[in-house]
Amino acid sequence: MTTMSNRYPSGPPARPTMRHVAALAGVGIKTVSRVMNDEPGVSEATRQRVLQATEQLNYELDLNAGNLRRTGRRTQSIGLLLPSVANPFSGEIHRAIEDALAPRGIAVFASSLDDDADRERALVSAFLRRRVDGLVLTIIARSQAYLMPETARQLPLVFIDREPVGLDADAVVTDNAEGAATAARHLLRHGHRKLAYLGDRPDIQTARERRRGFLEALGHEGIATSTIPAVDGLHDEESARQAALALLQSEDPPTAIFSSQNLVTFGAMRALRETGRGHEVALVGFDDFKLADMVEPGITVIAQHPDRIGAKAAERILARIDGDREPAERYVVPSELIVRGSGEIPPAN
Amino acid sequence: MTTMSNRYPSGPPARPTMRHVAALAGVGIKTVSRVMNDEPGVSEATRQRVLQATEQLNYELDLNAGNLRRTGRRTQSIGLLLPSVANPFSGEIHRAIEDALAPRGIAVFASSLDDDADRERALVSAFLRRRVDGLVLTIIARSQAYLMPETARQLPLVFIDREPVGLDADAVVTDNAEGAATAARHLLRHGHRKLAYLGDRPDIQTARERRRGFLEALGHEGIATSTIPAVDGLHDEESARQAALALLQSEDPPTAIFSSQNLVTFGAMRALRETGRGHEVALVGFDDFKLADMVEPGITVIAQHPDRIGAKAAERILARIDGDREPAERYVVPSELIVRGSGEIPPAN
DNA sequence: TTGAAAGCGCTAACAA
DNA sequence: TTGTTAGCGCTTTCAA
Repeated sequence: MTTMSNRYPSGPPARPTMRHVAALAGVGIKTVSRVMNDEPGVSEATRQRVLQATEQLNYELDLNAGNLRRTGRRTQSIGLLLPSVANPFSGEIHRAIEDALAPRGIAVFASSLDDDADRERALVSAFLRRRVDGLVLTIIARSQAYLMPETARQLPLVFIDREPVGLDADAVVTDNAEGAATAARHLLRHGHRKLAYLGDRPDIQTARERRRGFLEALGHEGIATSTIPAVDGLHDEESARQAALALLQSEDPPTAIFSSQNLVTFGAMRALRETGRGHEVALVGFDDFKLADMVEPGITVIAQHPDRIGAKAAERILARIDGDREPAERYVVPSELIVRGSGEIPPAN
Repeated sequence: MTTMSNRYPSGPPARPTMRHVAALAGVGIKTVSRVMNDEPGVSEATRQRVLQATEQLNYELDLNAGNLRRTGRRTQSIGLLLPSVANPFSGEIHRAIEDALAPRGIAVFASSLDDDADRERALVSAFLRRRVDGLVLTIIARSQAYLMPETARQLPLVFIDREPVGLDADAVVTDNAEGAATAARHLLRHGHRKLAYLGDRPDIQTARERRRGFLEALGHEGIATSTIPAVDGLHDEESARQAALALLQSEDPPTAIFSSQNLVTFGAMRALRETGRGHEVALVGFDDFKLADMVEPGITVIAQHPDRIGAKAAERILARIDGDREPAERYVVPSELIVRGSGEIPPAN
C-alpha cells in the first residue's frame, strides 16, 4: 500500500552517485573519481565543471564503496575500546587520539569495555567486521591470543593502559607498580606504619600491579605486609566507601590509606568525612581528578597522564598503519606524585 | 624489490573472503551469505559445515561490502558529534547512546565539535562520506540549512543540547531558560538583590537561553536587570575565575553569583576561595558535577540529565532509522535544582 | 587528458 | 535447500 500523505509521492530523492555527477558534468566516471580524490591528470576546466556538479547535486564521496577496490583497502577508521566512554580518564585518551587521527581523515569508532571479557570479544569482532584500519584496545580478557590471526594479517594493534597476554603487540601503559610504590614511600616518609590498601578487581591488570607495587615498597622498607589490610574487588564508589568505613571503625584503624583508583578514592573520601577523620587519616589516591585541590584537605594523588597515553597510542597506530614493521614495544608513561595535603597528614599521636 | 627480512616472504596471509569460506565448506557463496546473515533456508548440516569453515579461516563478514548491494544500504553506524569527547557531560550522553544502539549492532563514530562552526561542517561531511545511518549532532554553526538535502533524503537526524536553525528536525534539549530562572528565583528567595551572571560564549544557544531565563526571572521579581553585572564569553575555568575575581573585588560586589556552565562554576569557586568569601557569597551553578557535595560549602546546582538526553536521542534516532516519518519534535529534559549549601547562603549583613 | 571495462566482497533476484 | 548471475559505487588497469 502506498502512503497517501507521503511528502515524496515518488519516494525521497535518491542519493547521487559518481555516475550522476559524471552525467551532469558531461565527463566519464573516472574523471569524477580523479577530482574527488585529488588525483593528477585533470585539466582545471574539467575539474571546475566536476566540482560544480558535485555541489549542485550535493554529492559526497562514498568511502566504503571506494575502499572495496582500492589497493590497501583502507576504511580510514579505527576501533577504540575504552573502559567506558563515560569515564573522564577514557575521555581524555579518546580526545588525544581523535586529535592525532582527525588530521589524517581517520574516524574513530568508540566503544565501552565495562571490564567484561565477553564484551571485549564482541566489540573487537564488530570492529573487524567494519574492516577498521587499526585497533586501539583496553582489555580485560585473560588472553588476547584470539587476535593472533589479525596480527598475522598485519592489522595495526595498540594496547592501552593494560598489556596483552599471549600476544606480542605495542602497548602504552602507566608505570602502575612504580606509581603505587611512590605512594607507599611517600606515606612512610611522613611517619606512617599502619597503612591500608583499597583496590579494584584483581582481574584488572593495573589493579594487580598497583597492589604489588604498593605492598612491595612497604616490604622493602621493613613493614610486614601481612599486617597490611588489603581490600580488593572495589569497583565503584559505594563499595569503596563501605570498605573504608569498616577499616576506620575497626579496632586498630590505619593511619593512612592508599586507594588504587579514582572511584575508590571518592569512596574513601566519603568515609573519612563521615567519620570526621579527614584531617587525621592520610590518603593518597591513584588517578588525578577534577577539584582534587578544592576539597578539604586537598587530595594527594599519583596522577596518570591520559592525554599522553592517548597521544602515544595514536602515534603508534599511525606508524603501524603507515607500514612500520618494527618489533612490538612497550611504552611507559610515568605517573606523577601531586602533593595536596591529604597525603602529608602525619600519623595521629 | 622484495624485503628479505620480511617475516612473511610471500606477504602476510590475505584476509579470507566469502569465496574462501564457500570453497572450504564446499558450498556456494550465497549459502555462506545465508549463514552469516542468519537467513532461513539452510539445512543444519550445511550450516555447521559453513560455520566450521569460518572458524577455521577466522572469517569475519565484511559489513561495508555487504551494505553496498543490500536494499536500504545500512552501514549499521551513526555519527555522533559532541562538544568534546573529553567532556564528562558529553561522555554520559555518549554512553547512553552507545547502550541503546549496541544491542542493535549499530556502532558509533564519535567526534568533538569544540564549538567551531568549520569543524561542524567538516565532521558532518566526514560522517556522510561514511554513509552513516543517522546523525546525532551538537551544533554551533549559525544555521543547519546545509543539511536540508540530507533531510530530503530522509537521513535520520537528531540534535542534542542545542536546536537547529533553518532546519526542521528532532531535538532533545534541557529546559535551559527555565532552569536558569529556577536558579534566579532560588537566590531571590534567600534574600539576594545584588546578583551577578557569569556566562559562556553568546554564540552558544544554551548560554543565550540561560542568560535570558536568569535575567527575565529577576525582572519578573522586580529587579532592575540593567543593574545586574552579566559577563559573557567565559569558555574556560581561568577566564571565569578572573571574571569572578573582578566582580568580588569591585566597589559593590554581588551577594550571589549564577554561573551558567560547570567550567565557569569551577572558576567562580576558585575566586570565592581566593577571596575567602566562599561562605559569604552565594553560588548556584548550571550543570552538576562530581564532588559538588564534597567541597565546602557544597555547591547548589541546576543539574542537567545527560543520560536522559542521550537515551532520548538514541530512542529518536532508532525510531527514524526504523522508518518513523512523524513531524519533527522537540523533547525537553527537565533540569533539577539540587540544594547543597552554596546557593542558600543569605546576603551578608 | 580522458574514459571503457573489469572487479573489490558482498546481497538481490531468480532459477534449479 | 542450494547456487548462479548481475550489480551496489567505486578504483584499477589499460587503451585511446
